[in-house]
This record gives sequence, C-alpha cells and structure tokens, in this order.
Amino acid sequence: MLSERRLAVLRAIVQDYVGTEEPVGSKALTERHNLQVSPATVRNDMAALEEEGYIAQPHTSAGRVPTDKGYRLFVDRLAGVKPLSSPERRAIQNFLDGAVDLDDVIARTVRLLAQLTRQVAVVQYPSLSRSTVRHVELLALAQARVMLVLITDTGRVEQRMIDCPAPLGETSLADLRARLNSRIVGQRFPEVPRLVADLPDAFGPEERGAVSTVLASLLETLVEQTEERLMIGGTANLTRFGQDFPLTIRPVLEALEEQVVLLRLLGEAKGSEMTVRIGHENAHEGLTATSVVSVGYGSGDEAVAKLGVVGPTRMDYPGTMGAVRAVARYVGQILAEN
Amino acid sequence: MLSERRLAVLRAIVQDYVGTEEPVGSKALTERHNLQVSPATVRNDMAALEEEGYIAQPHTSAGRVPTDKGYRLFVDRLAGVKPLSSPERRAIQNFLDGAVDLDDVIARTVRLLAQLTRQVAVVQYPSLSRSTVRHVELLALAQARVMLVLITDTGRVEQRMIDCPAPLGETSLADLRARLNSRIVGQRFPEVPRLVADLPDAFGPEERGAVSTVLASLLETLVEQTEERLMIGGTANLTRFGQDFPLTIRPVLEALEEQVVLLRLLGEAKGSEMTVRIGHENAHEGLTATSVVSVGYGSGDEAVAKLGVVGPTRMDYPGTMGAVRAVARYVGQILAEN
DNA sequence: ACTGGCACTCTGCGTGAGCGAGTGCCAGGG
DNA sequence: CCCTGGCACTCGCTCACGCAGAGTGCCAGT
Repeated sequence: MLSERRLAVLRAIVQDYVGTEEPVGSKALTERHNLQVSPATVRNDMAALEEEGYIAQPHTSAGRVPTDKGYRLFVDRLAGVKPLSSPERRAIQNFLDGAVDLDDVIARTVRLLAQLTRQVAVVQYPSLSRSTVRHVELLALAQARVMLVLITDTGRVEQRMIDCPAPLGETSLADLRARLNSRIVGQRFPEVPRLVADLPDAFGPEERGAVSTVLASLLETLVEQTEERLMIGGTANLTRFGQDFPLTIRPVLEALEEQVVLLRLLGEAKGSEMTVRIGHENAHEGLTATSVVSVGYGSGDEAVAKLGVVGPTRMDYPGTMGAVRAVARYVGQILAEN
Repeated sequence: MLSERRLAVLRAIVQDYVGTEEPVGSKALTERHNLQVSPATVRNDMAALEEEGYIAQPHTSAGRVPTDKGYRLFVDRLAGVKPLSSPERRAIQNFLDGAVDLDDVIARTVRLLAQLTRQVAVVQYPSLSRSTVRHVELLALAQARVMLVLITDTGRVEQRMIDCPAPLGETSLADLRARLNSRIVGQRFPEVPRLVADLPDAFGPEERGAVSTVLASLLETLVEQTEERLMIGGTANLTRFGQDFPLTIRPVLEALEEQVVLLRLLGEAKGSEMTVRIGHENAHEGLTATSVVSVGYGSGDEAVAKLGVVGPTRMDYPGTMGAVRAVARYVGQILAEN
C-alpha cells in the first residue's frame, strides 16, 4: 500500500508531465508543488513508485514518466472529473441548439468535442438496436418496385429499394403499411421479427410472395443497419501528439479509419458509465500510445450510443472527462427534445 | 519555347523526383534515362529550365526539384493518363458491386480510391441541386406533427419533422401528397418552388396554413440540403507525405476537416472534366504543398457530383489520374443501375 | 524518517573536420 | 552552333569530440 505522500507525488508527476510533456525530476516537483519535503525524500518515493511500476524513466538519469499503470491509478483514485466553466457550458448549449436534424446534431457534437478537448472526437450514431420504430413507410415507385423507409425514435431514417417478385396493388400496399405500423411502432428492433412473422397469412396467395419479400427486406435492414455508424473529427489535433510523428500518428490514423476497431472500443465499455481505457488496455496495436475516454448518451435514462475522445495517454484526464460528460449530457437533452 | 530535349529533361526530373523523393542531379538523370547526352549538357538544360521557373534547387549545390509550374507543364503536355491494369479494373468492379445503398457506394468508393492511389480520397455525395425528385412522402406522426421524406433519383433520402399550426386531416394529407408528387416527381430541385407555389389555393381556409407550413419546410429542405456532403478517407496516407511532419500535415488535416474548403475545391473545377490543381493553384494556405485531382461522376452523361484525391504535389500524376477516372466511371455505372 | 551532500551517468547541444554530390563555367571538338 | 569533358567551388550531411546540465542513487548525519 502506498503512503499518502507517495500518491501525492504520483499525482504531481502526472500533472507536471501532462503540462510540460517532459520527464519530471525530483527538484522540479518540490518546487512546483509544495510537498513540504526535500528532493531527496521525493527521490526515495519515486524509487518506490518505480519499483511498483507506476512510473518509469526513459533513460538512466532522466526524469520520471508515468506508466499506463500510473495513469490508471491517477484516474481511479487521484483525479476527479473537472466540471466545465459556465461559459463553456453555455457555449455547448448554444452550439448544439442550432442543429436541425440528427446528422447535424452528430456533426456539431463531434466538432464541439474536438474543440473542447483539443483531441480526436468520436461520436456514434444512435444505435438502431436500442431504439424503437417510429414509423414504417412503403412507397410504390414502379410496378413491382417498392421503397421501404424506416424512421426511428431518434430521428434516424433508413431506406431501401425492394424488387418484388410480383406487383403489389396500391390498396394491398396501404393495407400492409397499416398492419405493419400498428404492430411494430414503438417496439424495439429485436422484437420486430417475432411481431411480423405471421403477416403474410393475412394476404391472398398471389400477393403473399411480394409481402414476404418486403418483410424479409425489412428484417434485413434492421440487422444490417444495426451495424453502427460513427463520425470522427479533430484529427488535426493528432499533430500535437509528440515529435516522433510517423511512428505514433500513422497507426492511430489507420485505427481511426477502421470503424470496426473504434466501435469495439466504444462498445466494450459497459452501460453508459464513463470509461477510460489507457494505453495497452485498448487491446489494439495502433492505440497503445493513446487513451480513450468514452461515455454513453441517450435521450432518456438509458444510453442509445456512445461518444468519446481519443488522445495521447499523456492527456488532461480530469478536463477531458469533464468535457466528455458534459457534452454527452447536452446531446442527450437535445435528442430528448426531438 | 523549350526544345524537345529540355522537355524530356523536365519529364525525367519529375519522374525521378516522384520516385525517389530526393532532389535529382544531372548525373543520375543521364544514368537512369537514356538521354543520349552528357551530364554537362543536361546541366545547361537544367539551368535554362530553372531560369524559366520550371525547376528549383532547395540549396545551392543540391539537385533540382520541380516547381508547381514544372508540374503544371508536366501534367499538361508531358504526361498522359495511365490506364489501370485489368486486374485493377476487375477489383474496382467487384468492390463496388457489393454496395447495398448510396451510403455504402460512397463509403466503398472512398476506400477504394484511397487504396488505389495511396492518398487521401474525397467523394462528394450526389448533389441535390442537380438531381431530380423521385418521391415525396408525408407521414402524420401525431396530431399536428408531420414528417416529410424526400427521395431523389440518386437514392438519397432526406427527412424533416414539421410542426403544423393546425392539425391536418389524414385525407387532406393524402391529397396533398398526391398533388405534390404529381407535380414535382421527375423535376429538378430548382424548378420545385415555381411548381408548388399555388398549391395552398386548392385547400380550404382552415387547412391552408398547415399546407403552407409543409410546403415551406419542403422548400427549406431543398435549399438547405443542397449544401453538399462529403466523405473522406485514407488520411493515414498523409504520413507518407514527407519528414517535416507537423508543419505540412497539420494544415492539410485542418483543411480536410473544413468541408467548405474541400467543396469549393471540387466545385471550382468546371463540368465533369478531370481537373488537376497543383500547389498554390489551390488558393488555400494549408494546401500549397498538395495537389488535388478531381473529376465529375454521374449516372448519365452529366455529372451529379465530384470525387478526387488530395496528395502531395510530388505525386504520380498519370497513375493518380488514371485511378480517379476509372473509379468515377464505375461509380457512374453503379448509380445508373440503381 | 527526513535531509544534505556527493559522485556518477546520461542526454543534448554546439563545434569542427571530412566527405560527397552537385553545380557553374570554360575551353575544345564535331 | 551545340555538345562534351574537365575543374574548381559550394554546401549540406554525418560523425566524433567535448562540455555543460539535469537527474539519480546512496550514504551519513540529525
């Protein structure tokens, strides 16, 4: 168990390192933070912290740098979440209030987060699997061609073209539309297949094929579109990463383009809690030098999607966490108002 | 006027520099390209080319590097468009054929272009202003709440929520829907306002307000969504830019995030012709070290949007132009099939 | 248990020499 | 008139050297 003072030393190291981006030595520590002890004492503490794996020195006779484990301890026990200043809060609200539709909300959120944290922002579109159906629309485009439009409670719209095996009359289409909507509006996506299974039985034999095709397409849309989408912004902030560019930045950019990776990253965090993944905890080669701060957001009490930022492990955790949390809250409000 | 051989020297310089990324000297030139003259002669030619502003030397007694003007000449007169190999063509077709909807087509196109050219790819969504209306749908979500869904001939879907001043009956809504569609389906967006101007007159006084609100919203959607969208990919390729990273890559990333800038860039190129903008021709501070190769694409003879790549001025122009043109063609085909 | 002192170990930076690539110019030859 | 070979010159790059400066570890003293 680490003494109180050693924790204080670790905290000071993290804070200084985040600020200066340079290994921090014992003398500088005693000067900048009034620890009330001499550099020599701090050195002993640092030796102990290093022994435990919380800090490391890049080379002999250089200052110390926090390890992933050190950041972990810092985040878990030493740092709070720094609330935003009220001008910042006002700015968020103003910025988000101007949004006109879901795409716009997401786009604004990304820009906002990137600006606020000066890091790369990632926002997941509200997941279809957790949202409910608001409306299904069927449009006859041509003889045997139908367009399916699906509207969710979060305002997301998905469409799909369907070629039917046989033409479907206007009245049958209207009938199907009415039946579909009465059954599945307000329902969650995973419920839908069960609820529509027997629908073809309500139609005549010559139309049953077309109806089945439409339903199959609907289910397919539900499944396929459950695959989630992301929006990313603030990649220019990666240039503030460090100086050994090509080696650090390249894999990060590659990882960011692999949406699958990001989705897994966001998805792994359970529930809507704020989650911080530090360095190697990310289980992705390109991201071992980055931390991911993520949190769920949603219109109600439950999270419909996640958002977060990706930055160097050497980041301002309290500030970043504060910004992420605040933005998530406001986005939730905006969605609820819709 | 430059002699034939001097043009050959310029071509050789560009090709070598693109390959090696290092200033190229007279000796290396005579060795790699069989120019049939001695280094000394080449030196004289180089001096002349430098005099004319086509090449420059980074420092005294270093090799020569093409200037923007040199690249310009190279692109205009010295280089053709390199056609893709047939395996490449097949790969394009296979890759694009798997797309299920418009979003998917765009996403795949971006990845494809980025992979093929190893540069940053930019694809513009089919512009609403150049496309026609396929269908308008009106859905009553609640008493006085209507959702407007607009479907274009390129498969794009835009939706919008409308709060009406007074409830609009189901039959009136159906009536409005039918009238709207019969008037504007198949029409181009700019025509729409004229075509629907007198529609409210067909309704009774108590509904006219609601109808006007809906129409206003429709027109607003047309205007607002004419604002074009982009998809970007392959930013990881920026790391191959050069070694003085932070200074070159940062402004480029920033420019890429400013969609307005990119849209202007793509938009400036007239018609659907292939356009190459080199370095300072881009008229954007962050992009003076980059070239943009763009071309229009569309389902018919006319371009509905543009796509292109952004890369260092030192790029393989013939290859890049070939890839861009080929991809644009295939995307056009895919859209036409839809 | 903390402190002051001391010797030690590195990294980083500036200096200077040597090398090599490349140039410009000039005189000579087809 | 144009091309060629030769020659002196200019720089940028790399490496070795040396010197500070910062930081550490350890030990003896309070």
